[in-house]
Amino acid sequence: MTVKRLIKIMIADDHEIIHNGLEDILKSGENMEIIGNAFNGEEAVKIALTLKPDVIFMDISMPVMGGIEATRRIISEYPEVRIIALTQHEENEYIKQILLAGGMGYMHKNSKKEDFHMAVESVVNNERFMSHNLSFNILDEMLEKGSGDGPEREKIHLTRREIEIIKNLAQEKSNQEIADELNISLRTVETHRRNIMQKLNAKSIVSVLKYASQNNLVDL
Amino acid sequence: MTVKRLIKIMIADDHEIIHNGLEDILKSGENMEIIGNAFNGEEAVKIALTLKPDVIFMDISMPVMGGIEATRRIISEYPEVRIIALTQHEENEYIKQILLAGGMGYMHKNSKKEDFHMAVESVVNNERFMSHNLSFNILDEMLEKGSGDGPEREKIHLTRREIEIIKNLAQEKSNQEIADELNISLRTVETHRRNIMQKLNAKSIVSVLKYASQNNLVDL
DNA sequence: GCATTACTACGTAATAACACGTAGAAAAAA
DNA sequence: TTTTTTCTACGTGTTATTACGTAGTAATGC
Repeated sequence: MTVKRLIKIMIADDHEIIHNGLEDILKSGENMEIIGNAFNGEEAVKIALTLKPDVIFMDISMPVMGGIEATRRIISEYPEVRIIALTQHEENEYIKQILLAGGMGYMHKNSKKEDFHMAVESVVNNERFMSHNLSFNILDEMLEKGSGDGPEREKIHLTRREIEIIKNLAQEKSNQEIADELNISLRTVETHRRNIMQKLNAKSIVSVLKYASQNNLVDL
Repeated sequence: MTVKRLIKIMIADDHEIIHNGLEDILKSGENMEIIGNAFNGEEAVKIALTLKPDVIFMDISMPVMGGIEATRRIISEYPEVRIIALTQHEENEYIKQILLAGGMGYMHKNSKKEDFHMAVESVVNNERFMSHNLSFNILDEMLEKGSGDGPEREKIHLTRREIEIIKNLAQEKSNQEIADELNISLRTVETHRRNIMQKLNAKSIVSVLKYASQNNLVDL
């Protein structure tokens, strides 16, 4: 029973430094080995389906294809894999999405070595793993609303254009400046802005910015 | 002349994974050694002034005290140090600020190994180092305004009341609500707000919020 | 004591943002 | 093809913010 099988791990993140760091952390666990590294979502899908790792650490925001989409695709073809999302902040919305996409857990990048080890052990034992207590909130929320894993989820959805508007807002631009930038009318920008505020239930521009920074739309 | 002195490096970042990764990357450069690790700005100041590293990699957003403020404090007591900002994205505004605070350069966290080595070599040779071409814009902008590298840096000072106003602003309160909260006139709040905007050279509330979150006045 | 800074507050005016309704054209999904 | 979503845009009106000038009082520093 003590004949431990090596756990094959793959890392998907667009930061080399994360690969280095995580490899360092994981190889101190004796029964783990890194068998693959991907630097964007597309690569992640390809490598994952080829090398069939046991566990994947998956960054959420990557170029070409994001971690959520990559998770979806990998899970659909290779559902036995255990995917753990790697997050920078408490990107509540994203975490939910990656769990819905089939992820088994979520890890803060600022977690300690022991946490990473524990996370790997957990997911290979078919348990979900979430950094810190935030997990409860999320899971509770998910259980409350939809019935577990249902399809209906009244989550905030911003359109591409709306996100673009927010990004411009975060650059201290006025509505007029944004209109000029995007070559649309001032009134259109106002409309978008109004819709955004409504969707986010925002009292002022402030909560729009909060939302944006929490969801990594902008860097404050 | 080839008797290379070891370059003493310190890392300040709230992510353990970054410490691991960066250590890994840097120790592959033979003349570099990591002599200290800090996980927030306050710690960074303390450790830097104690261990006197040659180079510090400094994350911008850290708990307790941000990297910009930490840079300011370290430089003021130990100006010989070379501080390189570590950034996640292209946080233009922040980069400017950390350069103004006395930083010698700025590095993307997703830079390659060679870039990190080059960055260290550059700054110890008293050259500035910036990831990719973005550098030009920033430097040009800075040169236009201030005169290069002087020691006197008119740093922004906000009064207690002004900070209080900002904290309230960040809670999505209107001027009127803030006035009620603090039991002062609406006009007074307006005046404070105007002064804040002037001091921060802010075009809109957005950069006030940026400043506030950078300096850990508020949590966005 | 004197100078400086911080906090308070008003007046007047211009401008930007927000509220609410409406609606056509284009694109995407069913 | 039909339906739905997204993006576009106008009208009208209200409210909040910003701009600029001014200024008294209290606290702090020298």
